[in-house]
Amino acid sequence: MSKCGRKKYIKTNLRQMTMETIESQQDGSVTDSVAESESAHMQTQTGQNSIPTLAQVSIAGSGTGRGSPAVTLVQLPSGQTVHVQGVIQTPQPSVIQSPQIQTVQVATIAETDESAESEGVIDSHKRREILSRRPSYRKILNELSSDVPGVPKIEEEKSEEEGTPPNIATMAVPTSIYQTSTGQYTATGDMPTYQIRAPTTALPQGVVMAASPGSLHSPQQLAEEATRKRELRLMKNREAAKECRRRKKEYVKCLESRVAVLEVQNKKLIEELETLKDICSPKPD
DNA sequence: ATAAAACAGCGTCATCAGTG
DNA sequence: CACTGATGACGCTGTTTTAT
Repeated sequence: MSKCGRKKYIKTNLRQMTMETIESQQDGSVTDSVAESESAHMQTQTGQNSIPTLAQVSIAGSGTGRGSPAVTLVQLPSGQTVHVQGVIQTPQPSVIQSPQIQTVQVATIAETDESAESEGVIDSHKRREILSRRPSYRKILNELSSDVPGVPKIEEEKSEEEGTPPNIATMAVPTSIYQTSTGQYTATGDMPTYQIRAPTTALPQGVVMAASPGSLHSPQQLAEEATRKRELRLMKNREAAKECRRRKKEYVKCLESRVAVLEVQNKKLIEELETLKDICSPKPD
């Protein structure tokens, strides 16, 4: 596989990797490499879930609110009930709820797609179905933030871009837009610094938004207008892509921290179970 | 030291979904 | 329905890590 091809493979499977992380979380056995790298300092305990049932354990709703430790009722074999303050918490809305749904969708579509592959025909529409997007990261995290206090909320506007007008179209960019020879630009400081690629007519001296189609007469003017619109669209999309990637990174970080939290919870639960086992098991005399 | 692999980030295009 | 923002995919470049 070529370098680019490999990278494409990785990128294309980013969502799938996230799904695997999600499914692992639901199993309670988190072994995702991302989680390992993120919480390598933690002691991950897996493979200890095959513990024989010695007593009936039920979670008594303490009614103390979300996230507070519940009281675990342990029904001993003798019929005696023991109240144990446990670490079991009320189920929290998961970071991965929406993607979970998406997982089902993808899996289902992938199944149906096999027939299409057998026919050897995958049109672009089906491809889009397969690659159906998840809800936006902003939506996912904002929904979470309304439920879970610990989840950071994605700001509508970037904090570091405070002071810069969000609407690029109305931004006065008479001489601030430059492009490199490769069409790239560099951002320094709060305001991006662009470098001119070539002396094109793309963005004239300032983005003049007042040019109505009716005022354009010559084909050259129309072409200039089209070019100007294109450059404006590209510039907006550039910024949108940056913002989207930033949100995506934030989303992934959120998932990773969630994994870390769940690992800690899992470890505590395992320890608690061991403690309960000690309590319940008959002591040899 | 250096070539190759891996990774990160960017710009662009195509497409979807929400909105007026 | 046109417009616009969001996002996946792709190709590319630069940087870092790894193997020799």
